[in-house]
Amino acid sequence: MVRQLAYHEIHEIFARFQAVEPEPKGELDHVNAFTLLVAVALSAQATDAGVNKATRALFAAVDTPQKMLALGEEGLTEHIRTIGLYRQKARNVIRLSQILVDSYGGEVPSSRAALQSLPGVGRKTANVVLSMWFHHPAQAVDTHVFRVGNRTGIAPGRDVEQVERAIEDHVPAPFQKHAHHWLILHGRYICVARKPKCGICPIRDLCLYEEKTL
DNA sequence: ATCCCGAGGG
DNA sequence: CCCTCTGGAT
Repeated sequence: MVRQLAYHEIHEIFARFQAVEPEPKGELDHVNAFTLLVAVALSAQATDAGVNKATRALFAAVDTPQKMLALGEEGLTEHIRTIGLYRQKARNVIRLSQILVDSYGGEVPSSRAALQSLPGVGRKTANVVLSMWFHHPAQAVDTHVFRVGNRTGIAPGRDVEQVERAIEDHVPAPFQKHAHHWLILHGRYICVARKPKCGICPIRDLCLYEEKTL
């Protein structure tokens, strides 16, 4: 496993991320907590661009669990057919909407346990909603964060929870809030999975990737 | 560990 | 063609 970078190195890395993008936002379109939850649930193994294309028309008409139930599973399936895993996702979103109406007054719950009890909502999706909407200090570790954390030495770990903890323990407090989005953006546009663009990487001199592979 | 699944990129 | 994309449930 890659070694853990030192505190001052990680501080410098995030200072550079901040200089490039001072207020990083998620790139999943949404208009409220419910549509955020649905968009994140739909984004599993899919690109944000693909999800946004499908939810643009959907969220214009459907922005509450009640309206989602009125649309129905078949109607929802038509909207999201272009997204991977669409059958399971349609079924989960309809079941989830029913639970929100039945048990949470049509609102999105703000506790991790309640969120993760919803069908199709696991640790990662719950963390995104908790941090993005409810401003809780939760670190969502997805494929990008996991890859970048391990490659660079910012947050190495064998599994998601180890990487989560490494971020909590080693990313300086002032950068915690936006760490998730900075790591996502870095992973999406520079530290890409297949062929990382080290030639244009702003943190190349601090990263452990080439040291490890060469 | 495996399944679910389509779109886009290389 | 093959791989990857802000995973979750079994």
